[in-house]
Amino acid sequence: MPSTDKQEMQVLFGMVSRYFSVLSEPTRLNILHALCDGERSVGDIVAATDSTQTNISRHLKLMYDANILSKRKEGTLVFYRISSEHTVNLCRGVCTQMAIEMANQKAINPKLAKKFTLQA
Amino acid sequence: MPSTDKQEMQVLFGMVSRYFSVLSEPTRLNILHALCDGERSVGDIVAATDSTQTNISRHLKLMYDANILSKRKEGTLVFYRISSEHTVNLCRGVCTQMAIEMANQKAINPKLAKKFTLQA
DNA sequence: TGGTTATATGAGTACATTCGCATATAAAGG
DNA sequence: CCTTTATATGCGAATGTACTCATATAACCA
Repeated sequence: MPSTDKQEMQVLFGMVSRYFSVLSEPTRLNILHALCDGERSVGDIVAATDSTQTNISRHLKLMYDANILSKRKEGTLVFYRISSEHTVNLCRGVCTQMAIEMANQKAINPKLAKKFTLQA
Repeated sequence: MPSTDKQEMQVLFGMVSRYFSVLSEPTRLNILHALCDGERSVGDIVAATDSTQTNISRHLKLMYDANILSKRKEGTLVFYRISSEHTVNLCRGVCTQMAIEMANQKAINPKLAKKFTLQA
């Protein structure tokens, strides 16, 4: 592999690691979970998660800046949505796999693993 | 969803976020890249990455503790490998997708995006 | 046993991240 | 205009993470 490719690989890994880091926080996974049926206002997301408005607002901005969420303003409300189905599928896949492993280790109820999907 | 499931969801999200956090570091993505053709000794991994032995050793331990890597001792050498193909496929998928997006934004050479795979 | 090579770890530093409180902006209605 | 409701942000505290230097362990060989 030419050295320019090696440099670009490092740029790529930097972007991929940044993407993963957005997904590496429980509150943000809760937000994705709240959004994977479709767009929701900030207030709705706050209600769906067990967190404060300040905190959710910060996480939403972080996810928006990382292009993982998009938003739309309507009057005083702001509706956020997941930008790409890739993200939904990715999280769903990892959660499903992890739920299976947890069930194998009896860490969680096997029924949850069986029926688990990100939007469930 | 019953409240026990909600609690278990939080446990699950905790584990998933921990998994993603392992993947959210460029040096660790380099390690995965070095390992996705098969097992390698610590020294080989150090040589394949641009990092120090101390640093790589720490990252290997972190990934091993998270069950993402497995290891095997042979004399004075320690060989690490990626525990599950799921991890390889996951990283490959995200890297491929990200490379496509980078190419669209002309951030990298389009040829790299086209031919990119994690082990390339 | 003593030296050499491979890998791991303790301690300290620098930097990043999360969160809460208070407050700022911004749109809507009286 | 002033108030109310929805959302965003500045700042400080607490915690977590990555890195380096020095040193420890452990296997091998002379």
